Amino acid sequence: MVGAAVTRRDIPAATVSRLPVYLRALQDCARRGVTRVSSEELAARAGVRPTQLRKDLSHLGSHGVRGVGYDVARLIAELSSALGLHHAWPVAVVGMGNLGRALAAYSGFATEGFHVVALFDRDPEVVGEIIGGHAVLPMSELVPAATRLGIAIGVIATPAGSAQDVADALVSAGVRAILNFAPAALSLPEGVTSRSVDLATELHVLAFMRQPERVGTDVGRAG
Amino acid sequence: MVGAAVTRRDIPAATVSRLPVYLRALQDCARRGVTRVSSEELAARAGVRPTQLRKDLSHLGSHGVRGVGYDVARLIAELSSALGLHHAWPVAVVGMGNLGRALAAYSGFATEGFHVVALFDRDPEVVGEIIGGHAVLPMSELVPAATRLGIAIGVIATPAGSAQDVADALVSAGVRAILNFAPAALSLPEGVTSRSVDLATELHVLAFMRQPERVGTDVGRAG
DNA sequence: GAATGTGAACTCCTTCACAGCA
DNA sequence: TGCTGTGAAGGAGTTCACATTC
Repeated sequence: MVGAAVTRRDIPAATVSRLPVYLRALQDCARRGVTRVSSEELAARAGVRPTQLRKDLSHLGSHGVRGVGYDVARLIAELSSALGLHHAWPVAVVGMGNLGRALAAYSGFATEGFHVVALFDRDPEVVGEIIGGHAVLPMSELVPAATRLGIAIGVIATPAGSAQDVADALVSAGVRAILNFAPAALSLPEGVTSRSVDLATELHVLAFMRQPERVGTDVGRAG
Repeated sequence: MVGAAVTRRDIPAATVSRLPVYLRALQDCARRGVTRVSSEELAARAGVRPTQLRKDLSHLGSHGVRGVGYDVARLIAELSSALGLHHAWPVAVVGMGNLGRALAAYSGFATEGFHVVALFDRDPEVVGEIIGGHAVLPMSELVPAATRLGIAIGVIATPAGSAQDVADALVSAGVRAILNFAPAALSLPEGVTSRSVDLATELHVLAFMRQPERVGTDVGRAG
């Protein structure tokens, strides 16, 4: 039919990218024993404006109480459900360089609803090595292993030159979501989502902003 | 008082964040011996639309030739200049966990106009260790060393709990640009810029998009 | 009284359509 | 003819103002 790939339930992309931040702020509240929180306080913790937060949450439905605030536990459940964190998603990391190793060993993923279950590398010297509790597999195993394990998200931590090949392999293994750390644009088929994290780009942008700007009076807002 | 927060020369923030991508695509062309490139081809390499690219470049002035395309070498010079990459910016990395170590050893920075010149960690066991050619310094050295070295950009790779303290220390050492990998919102004084890279958030967003979308009756609208 | 939820205004970004120039 | 540069239109996201509910 007509429709195009639409993010679930018409939630704006910009909102989706902030929901995880809210969720973490809420989990922080819960850990500290706080059971109720106002949009003002939660927004401050998340680094956004209260109206932004309320508008974002309104896309999920009304879950606050006027004159009172939000129930922390309930909102956590609501956000987790919206983000699809009922269970831990299996993740594969490809490329065991400095960054790949760090990601493979990063414990934060586990606590956030993700599970690194497979590691891959091209270098025969690295294959077989145990990193973060998993043996590194050769690239030839990528498609069969990723398929067998039902990998939901593939993380590309290879040099730029190999990124597209790895992406293609992941796609043919049924992976429909890719997190790309290689400084290269990926071309992917319809239905496969990717996000890119580019360290050098981030530094470039900061370098730009740090320049002896000046033109008129300026008032900046850090974000 | 007219001015609103102005990044240099009125270049839109969205454009600035794409300039590094164009720059890299151009450097790739240069390396392959290509001397002239059309907006169509360059845009494809950068993963954007040709009109987007042309509009972005128009903010820097007209540097293309109608009917022909862009001179690769000249555009590289133009972009490098706009991004302030005349010299290598000194960078400090704070927090020598898995990620911090990977960043400290990441050779990509050097080739992109940045130089990691100082490393810090709280753990006495780690202090003194040599990583990527630099001895890790104790936190007590952060302010004096960062000041002395004229650090331009500080990278925070500590756990969330320490991020704000580190940010405050960096600021008091004169650092005005911060790249934050800790999952926490920083509150910074006027004039200090920060960007956050949050690995778990990226995965969350992907998990959301990967969900068996669709709930009620679909929708139209391309996305 | 206090704080949420939301239409409407506003600002920012992207895309279109085409003018301008080699 | 071919491809860039750009005003104008269109869309997306944010902020405002205030009605709404406890």
